[in-house]
Amino acid sequence: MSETQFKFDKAIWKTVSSIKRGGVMSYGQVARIAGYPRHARMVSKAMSRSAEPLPWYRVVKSDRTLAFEVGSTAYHKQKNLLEKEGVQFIGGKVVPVDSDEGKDLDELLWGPPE
DNA sequence: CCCTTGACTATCT
DNA sequence: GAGATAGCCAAGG
Repeated sequence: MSETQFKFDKAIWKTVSSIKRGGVMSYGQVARIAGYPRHARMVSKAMSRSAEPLPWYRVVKSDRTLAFEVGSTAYHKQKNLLEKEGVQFIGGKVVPVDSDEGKDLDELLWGPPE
């Protein structure tokens, strides 16, 4: 494994680990904060390569939907882990815990706007 | 070196 | 607002 790649991985891991419990971050955001703009696609690889357990499930797509195919095993696994941390799912999109307080009660009761 | 792939993103129809 | 299109960039065949 090259030196530059190790540096990249480390930066990604550090950034992912910094995501607060109950919060989420997009791939592009993680890449940017780690110091590697436009490397969104590489973030997934870096996480897969991680030896240490990482809160990979706190990383979602830019539109706040999960990156996996809906209905897939991985999709449900990630959804479970997030919900266990208090993250809600509305209309297939995640809603971080700190965001639901400002949310309209209507939407929570009536469900997702289709 | 060319081509394909992918846990992505932004923009246009 | 969903689907198509075009960028993006490292890896691997």
